Amino acid sequence: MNVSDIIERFLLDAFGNEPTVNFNRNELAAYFAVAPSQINYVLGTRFTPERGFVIESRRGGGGSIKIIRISGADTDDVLMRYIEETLTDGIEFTKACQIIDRLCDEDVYTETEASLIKAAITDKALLAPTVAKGRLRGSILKSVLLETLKQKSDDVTE
Amino acid sequence: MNVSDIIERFLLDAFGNEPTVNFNRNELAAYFAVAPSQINYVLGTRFTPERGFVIESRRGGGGSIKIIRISGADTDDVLMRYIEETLTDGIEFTKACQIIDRLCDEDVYTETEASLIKAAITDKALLAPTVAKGRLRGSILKSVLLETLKQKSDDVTE
DNA sequence: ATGTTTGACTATCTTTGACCTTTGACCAAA
DNA sequence: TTTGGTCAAAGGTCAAAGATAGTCAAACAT
Repeated sequence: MNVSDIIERFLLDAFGNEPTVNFNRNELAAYFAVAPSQINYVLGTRFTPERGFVIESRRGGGGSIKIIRISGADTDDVLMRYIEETLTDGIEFTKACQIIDRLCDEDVYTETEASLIKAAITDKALLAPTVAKGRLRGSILKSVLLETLKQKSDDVTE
Repeated sequence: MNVSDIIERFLLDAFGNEPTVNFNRNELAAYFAVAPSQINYVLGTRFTPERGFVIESRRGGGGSIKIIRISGADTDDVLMRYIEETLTDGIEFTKACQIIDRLCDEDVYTETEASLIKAAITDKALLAPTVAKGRLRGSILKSVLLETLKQKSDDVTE
């Protein structure tokens, strides 16, 4: 078994029943006697959105890394599928609106939230060459959907 | 947790129900055993106009620093002013967050809405050359704030 | 081939210290 | 009593050093 797997196991154990794990990159790297960047490797290959995790971090003095586990209920699967789709090639405004409206129907978003998200991804707001807008919109929508997943499991903690 | 955060907490607690806090820079620095200029760092990064604070100070013998919490201002005016600002040159993610947090404090946004807006304008979500990100972010934020203004007027009308 | 491990380089946030400006107290000369 | 000088006691600024985390490509292992 390689070190990355061991670190993964260690972090998974560290969750216990909590929805998040906090740690210091350098400390953890020193504990396992590996390069600090290996921690990033473990996070990047094992604690991905696809596997149900979101990462937050802070640099500078007193910095730290937080792993948030996003729960795996039904609506979450739906969200995950949407995220996969938007990941690929970008998305048209109309299509994006359909996704948002759908989530609104499912009570994932309020009407206000839906309007705000749409406002953030209109063609007008996206100062970019036309060719790039689709991909940019996809990226923004993905970020928003991931945030939503995070909240659904993390709102108690913060 | 780092010292700047601790000092921030301390000062926030010091408000109590008063709208202002008064203190002596050197005394406060000595209390936390930090360089006096670190007090300025905390003020400059945490007690900003974006977060609804104004700083006043007096130099010379018996000098002091006063933090004033601005509240109850006409929210539409605040919104409009921010829109003008973001119009001009674009905006850093950190500053944008301060604005959003402020509006959250003023109950213009719920915490959920605030998080969603932030997610839409993180550096990560903004697939664009670094130089262009600030202006793109400004444009998106403007679009979102305008949508908010629109909703507020709709509410009154209906 | 593919996945792992490392280290050099980068980005960001914090902390400190050296140097600068402003103010009030005190005092002497007019 | 007024005027202006001197000085020490604040606070302000800014850039360097320190403390973290992120990225990426090369070396390594399987």
